[in-house]
Amino acid sequence: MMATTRELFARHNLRCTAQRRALYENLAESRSHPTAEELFLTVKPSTTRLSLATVYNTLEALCKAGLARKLPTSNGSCRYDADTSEHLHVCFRESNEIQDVPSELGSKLIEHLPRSVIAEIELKLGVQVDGLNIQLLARPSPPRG
Amino acid sequence: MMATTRELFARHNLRCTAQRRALYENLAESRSHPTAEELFLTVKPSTTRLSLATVYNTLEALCKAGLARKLPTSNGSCRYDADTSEHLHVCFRESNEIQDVPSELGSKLIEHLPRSVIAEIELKLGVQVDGLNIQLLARPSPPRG
DNA sequence: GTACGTGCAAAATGTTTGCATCATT
DNA sequence: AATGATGCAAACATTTTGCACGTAC
Repeated sequence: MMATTRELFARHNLRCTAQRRALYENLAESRSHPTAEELFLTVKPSTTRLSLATVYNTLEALCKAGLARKLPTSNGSCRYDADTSEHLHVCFRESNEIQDVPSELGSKLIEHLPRSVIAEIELKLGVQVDGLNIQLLARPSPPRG
Repeated sequence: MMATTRELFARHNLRCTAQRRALYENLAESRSHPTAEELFLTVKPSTTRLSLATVYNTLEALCKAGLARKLPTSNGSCRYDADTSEHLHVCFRESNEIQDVPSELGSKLIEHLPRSVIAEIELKLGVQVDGLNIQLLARPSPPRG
């Protein structure tokens, strides 16, 4: 069953404001991993009051609550993803846009990662690994002749 | 045999200036994947003339030539690595610092990635994958009792 | 009613740019 | 000599902050 955004927020101790709801729902439906500004521009027209600062505040709150992930890019601005499951991303080198690798493809790769090696890394480096960020750096394929 | 920086630059059509040499050699010896500013502060004292703009210009030139990699982080600033071989990174969530996973550990993981899956992703998504960025998101281990 | 979220504007941070000068090839 | 690199300062882009007001609980 699909929970309402209100319920989802309540479960994570997030106040349900009109702005947060609009931002989260738009992010969750988006396929494009928008930047804060892109999300702002998309959501703003249909929301009574919305400022860019609120977008940043909300995205940080969502990430802290585990309802979103922040994806670093090479050009300064970060992108956001409401899908917090482990999955691969394709990053386009010129545009710094990010695309999901469909899970039926990506999971073949993720499932091959030996957990024992990660445990070994944790031990040897003295760290606790609690997330994974796998990006395939790519360019669009040239048209075929 | 180890090539001199001058020879290395010549091979990549990079002019060998005092600033570039100092920056590259410091980056290559560094273990910390410094930001542009960190590198600037490290190299500046021992270099006659050096500006932050030159650091950015040089790092971009090195990346374009394939002698360095730019590593995105979640806090806006990027970090740089003169080791362009495929290897894993550990990213610390609080500090956004980046550490190498020693290759004898990381290669166990990288070698497990099935190249056929990447080829499949390229085909299905219409992209050319020409690099990989694998980050283990981590926190320092708490001291053990 | 209280604690927290919001908008606005300003500030902080990180990176890029334009241009005159200088160094490498 | 010519091409390209440098320094400086200003511009730019992204994100964060402070504070008065507003809203959810």
